[in-house]
Amino acid sequence: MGKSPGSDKNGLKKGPWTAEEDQKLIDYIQKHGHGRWRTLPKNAGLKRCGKSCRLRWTNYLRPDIKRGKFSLEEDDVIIQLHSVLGNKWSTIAARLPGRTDNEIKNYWNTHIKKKLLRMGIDPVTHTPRLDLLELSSLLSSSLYNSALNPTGFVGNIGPMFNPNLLSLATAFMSAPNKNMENCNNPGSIQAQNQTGNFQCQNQVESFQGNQLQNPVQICPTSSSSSTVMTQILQANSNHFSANQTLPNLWQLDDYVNNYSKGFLPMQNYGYYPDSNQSIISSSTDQNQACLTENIPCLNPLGSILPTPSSSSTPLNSSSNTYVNNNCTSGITEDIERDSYCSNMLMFDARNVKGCM
DNA sequence: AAGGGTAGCAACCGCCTGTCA
DNA sequence: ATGACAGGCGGTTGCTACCCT
Repeated sequence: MGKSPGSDKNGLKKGPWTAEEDQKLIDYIQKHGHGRWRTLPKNAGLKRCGKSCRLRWTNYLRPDIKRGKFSLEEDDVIIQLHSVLGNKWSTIAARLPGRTDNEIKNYWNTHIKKKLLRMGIDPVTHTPRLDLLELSSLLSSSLYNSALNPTGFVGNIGPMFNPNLLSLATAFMSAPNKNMENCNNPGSIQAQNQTGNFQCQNQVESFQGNQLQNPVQICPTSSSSSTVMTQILQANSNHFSANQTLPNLWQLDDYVNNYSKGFLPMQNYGYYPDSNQSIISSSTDQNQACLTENIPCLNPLGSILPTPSSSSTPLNSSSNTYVNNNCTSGITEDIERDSYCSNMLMFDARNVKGCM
């Protein structure tokens, strides 16, 4: 792994460490301590530069290194510390015993960054992505003005921020190729333009595409993202209008303020659990059962992040439990970690009339 | 089964900062 | 005050393993 094997101009070896080199380094440091790293390799009989020895020791050989997957709690700590400290990996590592800065940096780049992007959050600023906000705003205004929904959203609402739009937009804009995965994931929706059938795979009974004004191709194989988004929103607007229910849209200012204070209402991603405002709860009992049985936990960070008391969404409502119950129902950690995107699609699938 | 694509991560690179003479 | 050196840090590279077609 790592760099290709070889030697530099001084005859010092580069590339992956061998077990023999590791043992030499361990033996030397256990006997003498590392002392000056520059002189260590010579004293230890290693043809490595001191810097390489230091990195090998601190990132891999140190006895207190904690191996294995990061826990959800560690995820939370990393995200919160990163929101305050930025890319100060060593400072963040100091708060996570046994984890190295390099390990945290790699984990951030390969896991958490993607997770935040999928959630529509800029991993650098920890605020909603501006490009997606623009799209969300554009699409929202289009939705409000839709002839299909003349009364549902207009009025004194003002510019709103719907995290579901943002999430969905993220799914299409930030990682378009990934969406093919989502289409194949359990819980995702799969539209088939050719047949007109529109299915919510595994999660709910299938329903016919003719219940939509426009059959939708969720998987963006050929149509543009914005077209897909518009169609999804139109599908949603049909539902909202039919139920005369104002969706619990999320005020951007509240979001930014809460998030900047560490109050990220993660529980809102993908679901509106409040019975008075919920899209989900306006469905039939039968479909409630469907949701109860099939919705994976969407709140892997909620265990640490506090619930915003001032949120426009009453997160502590009793109807919230059907989501949380599933957090402990045998779903693997990996699925919890990585299910954001598919869950976001699930949300929209359920919003569509006939899927409920 | 094979080939291509991608994710994960160990290791390197180069810059920055602190220390000391 | 300043220059050299050591160590620290964040970003990047590239190999391996795994997944998908």
